[in-house]
Amino acid sequence: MVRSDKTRQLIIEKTARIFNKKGYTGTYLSDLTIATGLTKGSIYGNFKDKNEVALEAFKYNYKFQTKQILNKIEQENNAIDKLIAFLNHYRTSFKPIFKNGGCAILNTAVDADDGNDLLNKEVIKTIHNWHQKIVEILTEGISKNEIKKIDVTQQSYRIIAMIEGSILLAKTLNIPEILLNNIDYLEAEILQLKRE
Amino acid sequence: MVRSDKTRQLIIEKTARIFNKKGYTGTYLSDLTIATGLTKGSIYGNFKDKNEVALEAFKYNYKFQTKQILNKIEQENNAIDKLIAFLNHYRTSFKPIFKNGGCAILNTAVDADDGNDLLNKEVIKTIHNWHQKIVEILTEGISKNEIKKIDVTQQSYRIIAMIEGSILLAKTLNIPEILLNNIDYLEAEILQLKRE
DNA sequence: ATTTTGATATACCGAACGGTATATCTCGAA
DNA sequence: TTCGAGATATACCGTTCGGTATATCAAAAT
Repeated sequence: MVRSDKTRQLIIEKTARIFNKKGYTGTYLSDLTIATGLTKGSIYGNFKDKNEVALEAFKYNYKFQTKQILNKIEQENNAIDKLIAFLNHYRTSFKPIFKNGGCAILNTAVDADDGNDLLNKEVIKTIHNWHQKIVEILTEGISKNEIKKIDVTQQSYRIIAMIEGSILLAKTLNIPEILLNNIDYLEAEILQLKRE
Repeated sequence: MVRSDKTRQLIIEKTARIFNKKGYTGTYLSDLTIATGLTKGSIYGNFKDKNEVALEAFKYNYKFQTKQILNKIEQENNAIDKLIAFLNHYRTSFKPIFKNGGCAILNTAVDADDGNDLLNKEVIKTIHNWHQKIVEILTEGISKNEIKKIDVTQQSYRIIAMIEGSILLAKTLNIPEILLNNIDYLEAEILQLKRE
């Protein structure tokens, strides 16, 4: 990794949490220089503008989560277990997620729905990918006769909506149990999809 | 209504949507003067600072929704119908809600979770009130033997989480059906609470 | 050891930020 | 109709914003 790439990566890693917590307009260049220990000159030597830093920071934030989730999912080999592995991720990882400012998708979706096109498109793409992944798992489960025939699109959106809404409530009210209880409920719902 | 109160009200009404869309730091005083047609002097004659305008704008936004919901609920006289009336509100009103920037509670919760204490406390209070209202309906329904005994706190949080998460997805992806389908699902869930 | 090249720091820019002291206006009371 | 008080507008403040041209520095190539 050449010097510039290392600096670029450092900037992304050190500022990702700030963008997630304070949003795009709420994060100032001064926040970036303080967090990185670099100067504006250096940051602008590695990025076109603030928007590009924000975009990469968002990608970093969700990839960090995605990697962990996909790892856990790949280790299972039937649809139900894959989905539960996915839920388990939130059971075990909600603390660091909350510490870093909450779910990046949730935060960025709300933050970027006015005018910030690049960021907004990236969020939409990310949600679609997430949804698609769950759809795949469910579809495969159906074709292998592991689970009942259901509307996989609706079911997938419902799972995501429940998780995001629960993260919002749990974090805002500082009651993690809201998230944990709702995940329990989702798990029960998923187990009921099992073909007898 | 004296002149000052009218101006104050005008400022709140004209800027509420902007704060909901762009957030606190994303909304500038210039936005406020343009939207109201007033000058900074006039705005600061009626409000202590930008934060006070944002706070009142948020109150206005959620009261606007709350009033309509409570009206519909009061017209029903059993728990199940009250809850369904509440769901129906979102079925019929999601379009204007989306047009105004989405759910004010969702937006402000995300926006104000860093440092903006006044706004954050108001959001928390509002969610608690909302939750409490659903708890009341469920509790009354149980005591009147209309519905089964359940954990009313958990059930209430789950309903709210599902609605908020669905609004987020439906608005971000521009797919209203996500909200409508998830409301259908919630309705079915509520009907299953009925005591046979 | 010297040069070259690419990365970082410095110093600056105009614009816009939130906020305020003061002047002007508007309108009801006298 | 005049006057006084309260509301709005004007003109300004210091600060910080995002961004950039240029200088300095570090490290690899010669």
